[in-house]
Amino acid sequence: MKEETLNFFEKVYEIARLVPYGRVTSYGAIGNYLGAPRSARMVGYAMNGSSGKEVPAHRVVNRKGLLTGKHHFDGTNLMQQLLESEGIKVVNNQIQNLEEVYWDPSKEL
DNA sequence: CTCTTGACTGAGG
DNA sequence: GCCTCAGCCAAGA
Repeated sequence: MKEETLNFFEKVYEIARLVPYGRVTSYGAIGNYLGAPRSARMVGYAMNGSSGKEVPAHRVVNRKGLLTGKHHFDGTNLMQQLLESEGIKVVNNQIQNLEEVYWDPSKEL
């Protein structure tokens, strides 16, 4: 088993999969847990490959709880529907009760 | 190697 | 509260 499976991208996917049901996290939080607090953009960039994978990318939003990556989903409001399906309130592409559903890997793990 | 692009973030006006 | 600027890091051309 090579380290190829533990690339920055793979790590991002791993954390994303660890996000509990009905919870969300931010790119910065994942990056911070990976030791790259300034690589939040890389986290999002890595999620580009999450398409087709079992990675709940819809649970990953920016620090403001805004669904910035919704444009990368198939539908227009697919990401929002997925979050609402988990009990997360989303209005205007933004999570309302963000503080309640926010999940920080650095603290929970 | 250099330049561009990006699903980000924080600070300043 | 909204807009703009700069810093950040990795991958692709």
